[in-house]
Amino acid sequence: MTSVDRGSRRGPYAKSVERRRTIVAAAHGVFAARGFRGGTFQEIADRVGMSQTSLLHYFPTKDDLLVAVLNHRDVIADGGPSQERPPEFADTLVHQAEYNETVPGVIELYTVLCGESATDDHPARDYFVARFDRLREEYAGELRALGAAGRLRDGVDPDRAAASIIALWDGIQTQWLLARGTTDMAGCLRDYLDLVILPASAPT
Amino acid sequence: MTSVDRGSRRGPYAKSVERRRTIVAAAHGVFAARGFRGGTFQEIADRVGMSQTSLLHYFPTKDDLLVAVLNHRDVIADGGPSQERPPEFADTLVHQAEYNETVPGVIELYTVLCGESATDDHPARDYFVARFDRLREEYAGELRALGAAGRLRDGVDPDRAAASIIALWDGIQTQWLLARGTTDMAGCLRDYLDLVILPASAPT
DNA sequence: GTCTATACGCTGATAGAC
DNA sequence: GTCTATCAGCGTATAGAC
Repeated sequence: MTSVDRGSRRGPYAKSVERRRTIVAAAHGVFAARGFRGGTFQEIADRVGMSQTSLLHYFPTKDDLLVAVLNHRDVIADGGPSQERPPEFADTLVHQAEYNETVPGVIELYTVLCGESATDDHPARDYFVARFDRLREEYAGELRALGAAGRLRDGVDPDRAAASIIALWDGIQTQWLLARGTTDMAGCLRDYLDLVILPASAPT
Repeated sequence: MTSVDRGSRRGPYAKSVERRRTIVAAAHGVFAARGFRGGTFQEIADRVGMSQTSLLHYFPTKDDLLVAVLNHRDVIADGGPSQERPPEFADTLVHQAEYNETVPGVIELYTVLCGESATDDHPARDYFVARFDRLREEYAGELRALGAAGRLRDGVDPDRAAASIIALWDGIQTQWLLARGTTDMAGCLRDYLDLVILPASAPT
């Protein structure tokens, strides 16, 4: 973790770290294109330009590599375009969706692994279970806050709406992957949010 | 196709047909549990109780088997509980969603293969592309008809709403697979449809 | 139609030299 | 850290006997 480099020993740490980053990036692409089960060490090694066994030096098992890829994904995706807290919940989501469209590999990895994770004993299953739990809670909280401000449409249940936002988003990403020209991801998300959340200036 | 059996020759056709049905059912379960790439002839053969090579006699390639499984899925899923045309579009969808919940294996197969189909050169890709195209068109038509009857909420775009219905449905199925206890599939779908479609008795 | 046997390639992983 | 060499296992698919 700490790369203090006080004395003189402990040499080429930085290169190792950089190597790992390169490997993770290549693995991200391979898993997105083939899935986890379909992706191979060999193909990843080829992309990086090293041997398969050298790759195993950094990530002894395939599961280790998957964990690193998922963490990497969280950084470049959910981290996204370091927002300065645009106070509007809906705007944040739509901006995120628009940003995602500029990094298709992230969407591909997410969609492919998410579906695959529903299979028996999949190593990414816990990741997606935890992610959905966290997002549902987070979105439901935001919606409840909006509801307290009288900005939630009558009859909308915050918990079900939270799950629906995530579902709609994930589902529209899948359609986008299979028909990029004719699918408006951010538009669909925006439409739904406009149905659920009322504008700030109450016209009643 | 036609099993007329006029003379006396052409013997054990029925058994063959029955065999194929058994194989397809087993393959359905295996592909749902492992995905297409993860599923193997051996495991399918084990479930049926025959050798792997005998199975290859009926389905020479894995792709052949996948096609049969997808066709089978369409019969037991979209065919569903032979409806007598409940005239309401929304009711039809919600009933379908409720029925699906009673056949979890169908949802699992659909979700897993749908995600997997976004990978490179996946044999089910064309199937899902065509399916989404067909459903989007069908739902958009229904929504336009409702719009003509003044039953579409102001500002709702039929095409985007059609895509959103499919997306929401697919996405909520994924969440349901990963958290069956806490996900109300039909409820989320109904909530959305109630937002988009106005009740028949116009109160304005 | 069903089997045993097997070809053939690819997979994740190990051992050990440099 | 990186490599060559190699392992054991599994995958689809084929050949041929019964």
